[in-house]
Amino acid sequence: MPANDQPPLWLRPEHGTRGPKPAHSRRDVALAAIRIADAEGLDAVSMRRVAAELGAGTTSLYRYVSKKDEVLELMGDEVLAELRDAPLPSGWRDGLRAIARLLREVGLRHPWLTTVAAGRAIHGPHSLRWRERTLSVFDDMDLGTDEMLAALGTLSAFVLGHVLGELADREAARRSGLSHDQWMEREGEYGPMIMNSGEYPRFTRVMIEAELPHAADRQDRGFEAGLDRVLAGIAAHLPH
Amino acid sequence: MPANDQPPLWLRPEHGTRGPKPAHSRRDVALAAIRIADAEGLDAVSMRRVAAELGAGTTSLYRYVSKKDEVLELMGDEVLAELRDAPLPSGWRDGLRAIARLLREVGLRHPWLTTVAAGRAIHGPHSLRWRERTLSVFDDMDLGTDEMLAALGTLSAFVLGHVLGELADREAARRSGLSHDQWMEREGEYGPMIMNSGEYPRFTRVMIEAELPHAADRQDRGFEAGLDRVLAGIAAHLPH
DNA sequence: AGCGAACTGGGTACAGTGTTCGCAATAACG
DNA sequence: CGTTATTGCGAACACTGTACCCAGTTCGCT
Repeated sequence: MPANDQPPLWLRPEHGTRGPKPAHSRRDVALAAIRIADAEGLDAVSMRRVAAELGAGTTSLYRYVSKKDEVLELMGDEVLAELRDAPLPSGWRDGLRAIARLLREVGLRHPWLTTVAAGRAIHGPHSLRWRERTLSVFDDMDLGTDEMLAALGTLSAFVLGHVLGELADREAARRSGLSHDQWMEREGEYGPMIMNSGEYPRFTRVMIEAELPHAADRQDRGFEAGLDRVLAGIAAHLPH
Repeated sequence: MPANDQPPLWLRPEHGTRGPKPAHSRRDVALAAIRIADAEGLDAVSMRRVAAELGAGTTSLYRYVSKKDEVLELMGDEVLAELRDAPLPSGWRDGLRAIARLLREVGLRHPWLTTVAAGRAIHGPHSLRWRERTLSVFDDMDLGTDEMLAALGTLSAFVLGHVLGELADREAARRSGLSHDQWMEREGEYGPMIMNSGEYPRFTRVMIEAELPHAADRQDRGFEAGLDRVLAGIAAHLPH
């Protein structure tokens, strides 16, 4: 159990007042890393790579950040800046619906975000501002704080889980280096095995009858269907 | 875009008929990897480490598996064997509730599982059997397949997301090498900053008033609260 | 004005990673 | 009894995160 003698990232001043001015900023680091992750996936984000993208020496990065983990934290916070000006409709129901859709969009735009956000609680300024904004949808409701948390917690768990499911396809294909079509073909090879084995009658019926899995917009429709259910469930538990 | 000339894992016969019998099985590999991941986290699962745990030479593993990714796939499937004999109550509502709780338990017992399951669709025998069983909760209902998928999809998205949230604490502490208490203390340092800045009034109110976040069983209660809402939402969309 | 402390940039080095290649030993098939 | 498929495994390669060091820069204080 080593003694971590560094103060947490967001409480550390970005740089001292004494020496030479740093050539870059935390934000620069975050943006460089995000550029790489968006284009080539989270695995491509290495200290050497980020430093190169930044035009700096590899170990100079450790002037801005104490571990690679903190680079990911910077990324996770910075990306929420995209939601800074997104308008939230008034009324809890429309507000929550908008929040869910916005979160999903960000998650799909930056496929590495769910992975990064899943493992850590981010306390950067953009994250805090976003959380403040999500709470504002209950402003005119005189609700207990625990009920707000339950509603928001349920909603974001659903969104996070759904986005992760959506990305499974896409990212699995990318990781394996195959095109999406090639990958779909590989996956399809399992079909006959499942149906011919005779051990999975219900699953087989679903594979034959179900319509949604074959639709091009299946993910959108699946998300909206789930969102409707979650919102209905939240409504059912709200004191009215 | 390299040509992946191997057939997919579960369609490949476990071993040929010609040469010497293999010293281990796929299952052995999975169990060894699971042992390591449970004890030291997913990062500790390296090919060398798994081979050592198995008492085999490092590169011998590639006789059982074509990439490390397939080791993770074996792990993800094997762990579902734990649910093989878990009883599911009849009736869709109790059935789904039991499914959610079982999935959560497995996810918390094996903290690496969500990470593994998030990035890939697993088609191993245990996964298929489990999916077949989840579908069986609708057996006496005469429901359309698309509605079953919507219900199950919403439910598992919620469970996956919630478990990931639960693990964020625990795993972040473990990754940083701190004890949970030490880590909580570090996280707590952010509190004053948030409250004193004055920029997050709603968030501050929640930190002061909310009761649930301080409770020892907050995760259990949060999960059950979310589960109630999701089930209520599913009920609201079921043709009755 | 001058000096020391604080600070930044970055090279070197180390232990560890996934995976390819080649080769010797083994067991079933024709 | 070959022939051939199959297994175990060591060596090697191109990567990774990061601890340690030192030179150069700039501020604050006397």
